[in-house]
Amino acid sequence: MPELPEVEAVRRRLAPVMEGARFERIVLRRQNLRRPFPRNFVRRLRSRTVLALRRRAKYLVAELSSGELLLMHLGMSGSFNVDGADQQTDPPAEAQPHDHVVFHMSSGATITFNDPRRFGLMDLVPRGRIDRTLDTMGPEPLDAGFDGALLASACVGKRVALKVALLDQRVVAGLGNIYVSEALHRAGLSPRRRAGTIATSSGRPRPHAHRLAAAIKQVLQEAIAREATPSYRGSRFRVYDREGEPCRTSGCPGTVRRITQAGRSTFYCPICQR
DNA sequence: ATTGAGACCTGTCGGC
DNA sequence: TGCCGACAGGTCTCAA
Repeated sequence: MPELPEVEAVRRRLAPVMEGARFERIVLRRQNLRRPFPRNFVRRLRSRTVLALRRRAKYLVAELSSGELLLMHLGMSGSFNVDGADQQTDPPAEAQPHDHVVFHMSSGATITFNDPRRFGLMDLVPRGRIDRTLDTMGPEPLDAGFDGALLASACVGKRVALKVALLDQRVVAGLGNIYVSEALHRAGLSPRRRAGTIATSSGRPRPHAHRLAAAIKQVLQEAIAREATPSYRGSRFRVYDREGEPCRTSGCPGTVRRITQAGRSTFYCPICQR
C-alpha cells in the first residue's frame, strides 16, 4: 500500500513507540529482503536509541544515537505491526508468515516488519553522508518550496510521458502509481503528454505546472487526512482502478480509461485531461 | 543522457 | 474444484 501518504501514516504510528526508545532485542528471520541486510545489522542496532523517526519520500529514516541512520522501505507489500506498547502483560503475538524483522523496543513495544513480496529494504548508513538513493531524490512535494516552478524545472526538455516522469523519484519524491494518476486527473492533464510540455523551453513554468504542483499537494494531503480517519468509507479514488466507470469531474461525460505506460497501469479521463 | 524492458518475489483474482 | 495467466500501490540494473 505504500506511497507517500501511507508511509507517512506508518511513521506517525511508529514514532510514539520508537522515538526516545532503545532497541533491546532484534530478531532477523532471514538474511535479505530485496537486498541483504547490512553487515552486523543486529549488532549496530542493539542498545541504540532512536532520536527521531522521519520520512523522506517513501523511506522511513530513524536517526540513531550511534550516528547512523536506519533506512526502511516498504516496497510493494511491506507493513509494520505494533504490539504491546500499553499492555505488556499480553502474551506475545504469534509470528505470521512473512514476518522478517522484529524490534523489541525499550518502550515495551514489539514492532514487526512483514513483507510477503520482499521488495522492501532496510539499510544502515552514516548520517551526513546519505546513500545514493536518498541523495539523488527530488523535492518533497509537501514542502513549502515545492511549486510549479520547481516541478517545471525538473521536467524541462523531458520527452517521456508526464505520468512516467512523475513516477521518477528524482523529479518528485514519494509519488507512486496511484497518486500520479489522481494528481493528473485533478490537474486536468493527460498522462500521455510529454513531461517537457509543462515548461517553456527555457524552463519557466507554464500554467500547467502550477496546476499540477497544486494538485499533487492536494491529493497527498487529502490521502494523509484519510489515513488519520480509520472510519472513512467509500471509493477513495477519482480515476485509479476505475476503468470503464464515469469520470468524476463535475459535468464531464467521460469514461475512465486504462492504458499501460512504462509497464504500469495508468487511469485517466480522455475528455477532461488534456 | 534518456528510456524501455526485464528482474526481483508472493499473493490474489478471473477465466476456463 | 483446480489450474493458469495476468496483475498488484516499487525500485534497480542493463542494454539500446
